[in-house]
Amino acid sequence: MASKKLTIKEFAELLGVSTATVSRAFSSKGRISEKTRRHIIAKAGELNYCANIHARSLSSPDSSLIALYYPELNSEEPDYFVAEIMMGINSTLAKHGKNLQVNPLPLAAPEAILKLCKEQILSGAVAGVIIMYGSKNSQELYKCARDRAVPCVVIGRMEGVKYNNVIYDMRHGAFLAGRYFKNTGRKHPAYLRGHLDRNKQKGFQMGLEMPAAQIVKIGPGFGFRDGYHAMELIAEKHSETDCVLCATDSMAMGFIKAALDRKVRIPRDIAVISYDDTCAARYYAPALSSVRLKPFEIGRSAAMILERVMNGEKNIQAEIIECDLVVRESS
Amino acid sequence: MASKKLTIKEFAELLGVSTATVSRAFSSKGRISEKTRRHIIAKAGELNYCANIHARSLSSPDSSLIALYYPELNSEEPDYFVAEIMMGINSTLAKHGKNLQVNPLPLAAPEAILKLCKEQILSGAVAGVIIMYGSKNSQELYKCARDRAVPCVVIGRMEGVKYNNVIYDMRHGAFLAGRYFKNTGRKHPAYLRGHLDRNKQKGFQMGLEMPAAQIVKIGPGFGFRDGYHAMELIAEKHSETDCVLCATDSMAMGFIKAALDRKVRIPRDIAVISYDDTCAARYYAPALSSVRLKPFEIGRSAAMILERVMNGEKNIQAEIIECDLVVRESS
DNA sequence: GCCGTTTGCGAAAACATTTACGCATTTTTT
DNA sequence: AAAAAATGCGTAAATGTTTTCGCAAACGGC
Repeated sequence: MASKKLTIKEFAELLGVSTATVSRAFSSKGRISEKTRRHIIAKAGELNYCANIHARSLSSPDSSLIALYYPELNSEEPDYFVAEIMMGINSTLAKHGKNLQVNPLPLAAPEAILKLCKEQILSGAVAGVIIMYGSKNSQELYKCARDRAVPCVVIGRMEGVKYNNVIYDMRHGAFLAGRYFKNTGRKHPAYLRGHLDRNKQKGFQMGLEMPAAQIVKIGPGFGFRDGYHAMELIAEKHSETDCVLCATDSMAMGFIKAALDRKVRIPRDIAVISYDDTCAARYYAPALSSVRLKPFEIGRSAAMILERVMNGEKNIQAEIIECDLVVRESS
Repeated sequence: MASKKLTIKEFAELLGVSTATVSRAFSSKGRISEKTRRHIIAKAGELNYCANIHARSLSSPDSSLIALYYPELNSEEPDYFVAEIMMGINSTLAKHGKNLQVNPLPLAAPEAILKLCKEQILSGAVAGVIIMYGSKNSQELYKCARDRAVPCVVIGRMEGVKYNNVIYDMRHGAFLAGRYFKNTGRKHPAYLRGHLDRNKQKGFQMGLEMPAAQIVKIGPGFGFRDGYHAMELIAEKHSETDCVLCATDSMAMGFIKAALDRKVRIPRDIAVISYDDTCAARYYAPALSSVRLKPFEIGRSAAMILERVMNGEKNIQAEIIECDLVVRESS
């Protein structure tokens, strides 16, 4: 029984009231008797009336759509870190009746894609945005939102962003990893870097107390496959390597898999520490030692800050997610 | 320089043309000289003019927002299967300039949540929907979309849905797993079921050629943790078990992890086969034998079918994703 | 040059809501 | 019991586009 879509006018006429009354019945502002409200709501359920959202948001532009822009590091393998952040975001947004739109942003996104993203913001399609820092692109989007006063929170360190953001100290995490390797007597470190690696690398080096030149660096790349290949590279060209820091859990899994395939023992021959500590990390075999970034938390914090921004709060202090090192079986 | 938002009227006045002309410049229909079009586009870039999307979609309701509703099996651990499906969907939608909104649907979703989802569809907030079958709820949403003639495609087998869907033969996959276990001489099977298990269970049993009663069944639950606990249960109460079929890769990882923690050897003592074959499966150690469902493909197919439905095609034949068994190290 | 067609563009009518305003009616206050 | 305030609801304006219609002007074929 495909009932045709009713307009408010038709629906109001059917009930013998005015459109204003119908509108009031749903908006819960304006003066209306409890009795008529109930009657209208009931009839609406019965006749399947539902206000046209486009008209509604035209006349009172309070949308509930939140956009997430995240760097797409790899278009073939899913990014577990992002997946968990999304869950954190969504679980919070859902409580406030808001919806999440997800927008991958390739690292080297064509101009056209970036333009579409900007239009989303400029056209008022989204009521708020969450931007995961990933490249210049994300920075442009941030400016775009800022200029149009669209509520916006940033995940990760972005130049010039001081408020309404959640950050984590990648560098410190890397430092902890480096120090751990040093304290456990490792001498030949390798670093499977992602692409935004300055801070991590620096921290790693500081922890190791070793000149940068002595660290084997391999990259870029973030996925399982990249990790797998990296191991092959190391086996061929840097066989003295005895510990590695990986930019993501996925890389570490790929790396370890390749190592095991070659009968390299983990952690005896090579100790591995990764970043992210996604759920998969602790169920991997061997369980991954990982710099714990708490992605779910990050997502939740971001969503909560956004909520506050949308409620008019200004200059909300950065939420700092501290990241410690969880030592498991891989190191 | 937070430029204020221009309306089409203000913008048109600034340029000394009518609103109709401005509109035509962007819509690329209607008669307009190439010269003025270019001029207007240029000025728009300069002044940062962008049409208000709400007004636009009110007068010509062709939105580009697609909603995905998927069962949320676990609100703490991410679902890799869904994550990969999303990637498949998004990679296709992006090519058509469409955006994806993601809506987790808890298995036992409160009425309120379901109502919000329905409103999305009824109010015209989304131009199309993709529904992953998961529970009665998903079925209700399907009806809702159908009644309002909102383009809709279903992933998975849903009662009464014959067209515009993509399906995979879970049962056959389970059959293959069962047969494999039988052929490799396993005698004491266990089945870590998800929640929609009838078909899988039947197939498994057929493959094993064994009465249902002889199969140890544990469930429900889908995540790492569930898999881990299941192993503990088996160790305590069903120690004769020598092969298990898991409803998801995550479960299998949790299961294997628990097994290794107890010095149970995989696959020698217990052979494990899982479902999904997400990226993680082949990088796990031991690499997971898995019923290959090709989640990325599923997502892509669904998006492509939706695209066709939105272009007016009717009764598109179901896309069948065949699912074979990939044998790796865990069995 | 003249008539018929095409082209470019402006005026104004949709599109479906929300909400400010105003007018009865009811309730409260004094 | 009269005045004041509050309540319930309808009328109409406003929201910012797209698009139909119509009117000039330009163009083409003789």
